[in-house]
Order: sequence, then structure tokens, then C-alpha cells
Amino acid sequence: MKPTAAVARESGSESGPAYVLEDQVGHLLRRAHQRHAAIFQEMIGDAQLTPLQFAALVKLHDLGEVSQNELGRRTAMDAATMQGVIKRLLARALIDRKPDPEDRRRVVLSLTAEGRALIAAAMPNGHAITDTTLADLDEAERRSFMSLLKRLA
Amino acid sequence: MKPTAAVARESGSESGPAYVLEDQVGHLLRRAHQRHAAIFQEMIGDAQLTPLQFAALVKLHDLGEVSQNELGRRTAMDAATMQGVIKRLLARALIDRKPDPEDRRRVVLSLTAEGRALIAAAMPNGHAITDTTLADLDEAERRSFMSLLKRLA
DNA sequence: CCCCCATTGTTTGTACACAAACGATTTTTC
DNA sequence: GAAAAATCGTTTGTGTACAAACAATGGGGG
Repeated sequence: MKPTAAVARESGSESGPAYVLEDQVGHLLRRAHQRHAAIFQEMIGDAQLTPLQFAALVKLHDLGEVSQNELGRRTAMDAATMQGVIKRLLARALIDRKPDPEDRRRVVLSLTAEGRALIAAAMPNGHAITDTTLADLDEAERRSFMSLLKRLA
Repeated sequence: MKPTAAVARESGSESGPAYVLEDQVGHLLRRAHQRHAAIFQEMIGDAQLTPLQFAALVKLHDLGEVSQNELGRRTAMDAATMQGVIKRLLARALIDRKPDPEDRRRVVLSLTAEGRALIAAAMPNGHAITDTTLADLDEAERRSFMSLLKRLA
């Protein structure tokens, strides 16, 4: 009973269902992410600013002052990755960095005036990037997709 | 009429809708991809094998013999990235590489016996990885998500 | 036939992404 | 209060990802 039509096709006599690369979530997530990165780079309005750097600035804008690890947690970057992102933002003087007087292990990060200016200018572009990425979906599809994607992330 | 409740909230007097990092496709795609990569590494059954290497082996299994650029197109890797992937697969003797007699610019890639064995062993794990990644969604949600994701990739 | 142009594969440089190991600090626990 | 455990930031090493520039080859169009 119930001859599931779900199994696509058998390739040989013994092997299981065919493994079609184009049908795997991982592959599709990777390609969608690639496409988004390309759209980001084209639309963000600052050739040097990367998605991670932008994310760090946004969170810093929301939070005011945070430690490096904390910022990493909020933006889903590990400590080693954060290292490089912070270094490049410091080099461009978009953020400030000073020791935490209450915990000598920590450093406190915050936006500089330049950082605040850049974030203010880039914010609308961020919305446009999201819209463009989802341009092929209608309103209902977007809501559905975003809701499902959130549950996978 | 129709006071759209879609616009989340205004943060200040002049600024547009708030930019919430956690609600942006790019951020969610990145996190979902990260999570998938972690699941992949844990379940693929070969600590050295990465998602891209696996993808290359799968395509090589499907196609038999291909040039390096062609394989890159089929797996959505650019030529420079392909370079590194091929180098590591060659180092493990999972693939073979020989000049194309008909076009001296090209090299022809194919699986070795070890490569075929590894792919055969890993294929079922690949399916399990996809299932685990989508574990939080029911059947209908998976189909919906995959179909929408394909349109974004 | 030859010059232009496209394609193939390589290299270099920059930027994520994460594991693993490290020293310097808190914080917890006994 | 001192030993044990946890946290913070750093470094190193491997592996994507892509732009840009390159040499070598191949395929037309004039």
C-alpha cells in the first residue's frame, strides 16, 4: 500500500534514488547566496563594502557599543572571521575600538561618525537589495519563502 | 484605505523602514548555508570531503569525462575556485586528469576507481544530509521551499 | 591566409568561514 | 581564597569565492 511517487527514479539495479545535484538544498542555498552576493556588490553603493562588513555596521548601529565576540554572535560570524572584518572596518575608520575598563579581556566597538554616515546612506540600498533578490517572487511567495527560510537558519 | 501593516516600524522621523538584519534574505541565506555546511561535514562520512568536492565528484560521475571549465559551469564554480578543488581531488587520487588530444587548451577530467568508490559510498549520505537540513519542515513545506529556492538560484 | 576575438586554464590578491590551539583574563566551584 | 572552568581575543592553517590579468590555443571574417 502507498507506493510513494516521491522517489524520483532508480538509476541502476541496486543503487538508491538518483542524486541530482541541482535538487539538493545545499547546492541551491549556495547558488542563491552567490546570486545575492553579486546583487549586493552591485547595489550597495560602496565598492569596498562587503555583506559581512555591512552586517557588522548595522548591528553596531542598533546596539551602540558591544564587545567583539558579542557582535560576532549577533551577526553569526565566528571569532576568527570577526577578526578580519573588524580589521578592515578599522582601516577605513568606520568603527572605533577601545578597551573595556570593566573587563580587561574585552574591547568595546562602536561606530565612528563616518561609519554612521555610511550606514545611513547604505540602509535604503540594503532594502533594495533584498527586494531585487526576491524580485521573481510575488508578495505571498516572498512571505512564504522568508518564513520557511527563517526556520532553516 | 489600506493602511499596510507591512512596514514594520519607523525608527526616526526621517529614516525609512527599519533595517532589521535578521529579516534580510541575504543574512538568512548565509546562515542557512552555514548550517547546511555543518550538517554536511558531520554526515558525509569523510572528514576531508567538502561540499564543493562532493559536487564535483557527483557531476563527474554523471558526465563521465569533462573539461575543467565545463565542470565548473555545471557545479557553479568559477575557474579560479575550480583550480583549488581539482588540485585537492587530484592529491587524493579521486580524479584523473589528461590533456584533450582534440583541443590542446583543455584537460579532460574523470573519476578514478577510488573516486567512484567514494561517490558510491557517499551518495546515500548526501540524501540524508538534504533530509536533515530540511528536517524542521513537513512534506508540503519542503516542496514549497525547494520550488521557491530554485527560482532564486 | 591572417588578424581579431573568444575560450581554456593559471596565477595573484582580497575576503569570508571555521577548526584548533593559545595566553590572558574573569567567573565558578569547592 | 585557590583550583577548575569558562570567556575573550588572537593566530595559524585549510578551503571556498571571485575579480583581474595572463599565456596559449582555437575559430571565424575579411
